[in-house]
Amino acid sequence: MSQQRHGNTPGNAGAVPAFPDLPEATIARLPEYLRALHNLAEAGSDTISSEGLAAAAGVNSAKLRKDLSHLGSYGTRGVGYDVTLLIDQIEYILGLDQRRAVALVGVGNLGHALAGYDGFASRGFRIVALFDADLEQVGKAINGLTVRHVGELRRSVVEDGITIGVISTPPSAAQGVADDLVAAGVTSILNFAPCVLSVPAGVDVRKVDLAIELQILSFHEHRKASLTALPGGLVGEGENQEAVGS
Amino acid sequence: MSQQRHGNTPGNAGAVPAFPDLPEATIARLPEYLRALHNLAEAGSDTISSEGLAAAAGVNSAKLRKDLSHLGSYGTRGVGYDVTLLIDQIEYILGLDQRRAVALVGVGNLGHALAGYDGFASRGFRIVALFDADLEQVGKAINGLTVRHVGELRRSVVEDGITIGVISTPPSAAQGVADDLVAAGVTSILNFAPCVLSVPAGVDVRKVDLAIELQILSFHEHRKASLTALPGGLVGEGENQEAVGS
DNA sequence: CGCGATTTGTGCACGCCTTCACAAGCGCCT
DNA sequence: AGGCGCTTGTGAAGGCGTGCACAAATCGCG
Repeated sequence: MSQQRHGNTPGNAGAVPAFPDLPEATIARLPEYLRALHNLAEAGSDTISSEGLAAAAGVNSAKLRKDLSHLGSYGTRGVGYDVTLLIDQIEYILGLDQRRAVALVGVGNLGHALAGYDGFASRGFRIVALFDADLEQVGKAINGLTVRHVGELRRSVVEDGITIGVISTPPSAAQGVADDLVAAGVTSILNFAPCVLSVPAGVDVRKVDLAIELQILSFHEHRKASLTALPGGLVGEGENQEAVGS
Repeated sequence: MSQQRHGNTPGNAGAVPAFPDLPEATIARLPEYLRALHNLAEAGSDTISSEGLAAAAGVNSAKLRKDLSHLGSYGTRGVGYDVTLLIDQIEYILGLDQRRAVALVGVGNLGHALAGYDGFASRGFRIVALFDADLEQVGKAINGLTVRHVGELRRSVVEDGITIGVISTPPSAAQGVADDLVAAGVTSILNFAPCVLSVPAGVDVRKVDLAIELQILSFHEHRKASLTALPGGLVGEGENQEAVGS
């Protein structure tokens, strides 16, 4: 975790926007709030109470208020939050107003689907380049983009202004790709390969392992099954839903 | 399957295995340990120290020891952990020795990829049925399975012994599918649709939102960018990688 | 203009998780 | 047999996150 004095830093308030250092848990929930807010805006809502937004995002209202209070005071007591103002604020904090350029490496089964996933474009991201090591794949067009050879990655990162790399290769190739991305200057990586990546300090890696999610569910399933067998076991204690995010 | 009293659990030790209630954080890491252990076993390692396993799984060694200590004492001081014994233990705890049957609903872009993802089969799961509401999709064969209409879901859950449902539909259809799954008796759901599902108590929902992961990375990217603009800003303090999991 | 209804923002306490540091235990070597 | 080095298992401390409960603030209405 980055070390960062933020407190008040007296004189540095220049052109640089004050950047509150939010708790990780809060950051992980902001996108959820954002999605709920977009839905509300589309439905014509002008303002929304913390209670209403919390319900739409599936969290506790006190938690939501505390999260939002970290960004500043964007609500009005007795009224609620201004939907569009809050959307702008969260999008600014998340850096989504820049429509970040994303490179995707590995257009196998999963990568192919990710390349065509429209949930990215609609939420501030543009996949601008596809790469693969397999010459069989190179040259193919996916969703309007031509797959390029992974050797061109370095040039593309600079030319296309790529700031985030997505790895959807087999695990054996993932570390090499990560090294290439880092060498090219990418400092944020989303890794779908089931393996641990080692990267230098200053590079952020988030990992999504689809099988792990199933395994966690399997554990709870196993536990529930063993509880039903217990004498007097109260079945179905209130589990509620867990969202990924560290 | 060696049974193992670990705490004290006085008299209730019947035929039902004592089920330690592990911390959620530990559960979320067990699959990671398991993957590392499989790699080690394949590489021919017989035993592994906590230090070594922790490195392979990308965690702190103290954390790993505490996690494993919750399952019981499966290590030998001065030596380390027996790889195959630990694999068996973790797989038992996670309920992976049952090769759970999984139903996948929604064979669009993402669902198609998930249906063909071999990472599931290799880690204890069998996708045994595919469903879609679109009649255009019904009847098509994907990876050896025929897509069926979502109306047959209920019967299939019973007949095929399905315990986990995966939702990869558009968000507008997700709640309906979740209701169907719950009505059919499924108590564990993995949701890829970007929306909040409401389910009765006793049903576990885990959510994976690919765009959210990118948004979190975007935040850190934004933050890093604003730090480089700071006077005397130490760029690149040690971030390290975060894994998903609640 | 004041009052009540409503909703935000937050101080506080509690519990979970992480991390350190070390005693206890095991195997090997002499 | 005894000692030494190595590794596990765990007590304790600290930090982070959550949720309650309430004071502060705003709007609308009489």
